[in-house]
Amino acid sequence: MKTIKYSRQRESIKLALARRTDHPTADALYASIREEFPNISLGTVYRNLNLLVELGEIQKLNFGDGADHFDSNTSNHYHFICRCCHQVSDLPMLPVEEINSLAQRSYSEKIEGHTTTFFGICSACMDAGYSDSPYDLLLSPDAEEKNPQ
Amino acid sequence: MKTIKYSRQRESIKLALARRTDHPTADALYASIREEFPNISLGTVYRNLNLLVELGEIQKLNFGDGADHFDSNTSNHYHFICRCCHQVSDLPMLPVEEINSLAQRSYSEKIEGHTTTFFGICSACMDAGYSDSPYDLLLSPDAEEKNPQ
DNA sequence: CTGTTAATAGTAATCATTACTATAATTATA
DNA sequence: TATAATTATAGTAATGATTACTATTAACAG
Repeated sequence: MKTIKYSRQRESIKLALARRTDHPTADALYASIREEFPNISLGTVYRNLNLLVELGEIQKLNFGDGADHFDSNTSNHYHFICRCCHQVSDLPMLPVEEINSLAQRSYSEKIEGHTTTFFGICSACMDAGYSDSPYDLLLSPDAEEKNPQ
Repeated sequence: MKTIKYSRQRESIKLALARRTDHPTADALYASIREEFPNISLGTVYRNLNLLVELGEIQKLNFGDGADHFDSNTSNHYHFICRCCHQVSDLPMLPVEEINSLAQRSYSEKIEGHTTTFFGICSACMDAGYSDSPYDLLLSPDAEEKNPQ
């Protein structure tokens, strides 16, 4: 049987993710961890993130922007993503579980849950004037050009 | 100014997508279009799908399974994805727009909309006995092993 | 018709992610 | 504590989805 051995790298990855609230991609996390471990390999970051997901210590999220994001908060919660700068934040609202039974009323296959991502424009992008052509991100995810960060 | 010229390939892509209700990936669509155009290039399929998205004639969807999906129905609607076989279907329920204002009550950034994907298990997978370990797909999208199709 | 422009097929390149492998770190045990 | 067994790592190669590039072909305006 395979056992899991301690590694400083894995601890560092777990801590770095726990410190952040922006749900980084593996690559973004890699960049910040390199400050502590300049030699860490991107493969190590991926391997450990996937291991932590399997262990149920973190969760993987996808917002349709091409890369997986990771969240140290394993509870089921909603997210908000700015369609302009693609910044992700938690949305402090309890999941509306009733929508599952509502959907089940008009659908025969067994519904077990749902994921919802809210989109809009964050105040930074709003202030920067990036408020035109809504729905860029999730209906056609190619809005990288106008990114004020 | 650039104008858009007719192409038989683009028409074929548009028609092939309109005929399907399973929201195929570019590669899956490519496979079916090759029956009519054996020499069509995968790049042509991608280029035209993206063009049609820009023209607002189709929409691009992402369910976190690694590949983009395409839908000839450009209206805002919900989807159901089987966490076992990953088959996607439309969910015949009108979007619950009230959830936007509900979320806005507990969040300061401007919310413009939401995307919701329901997940569960389809009857085919249910019948095949693939009903254990729920939430595989969207919380840790690595459930490919047990795919009955 | 013919010149101009856009679209194509085919191929190479890119990006996110995973796989592979020799070496290093961890941990069990003598 | 030394050593053996096993897991983890760094570095690199490979994969899969997608985009970019380029010479040729097709569409269409004058």
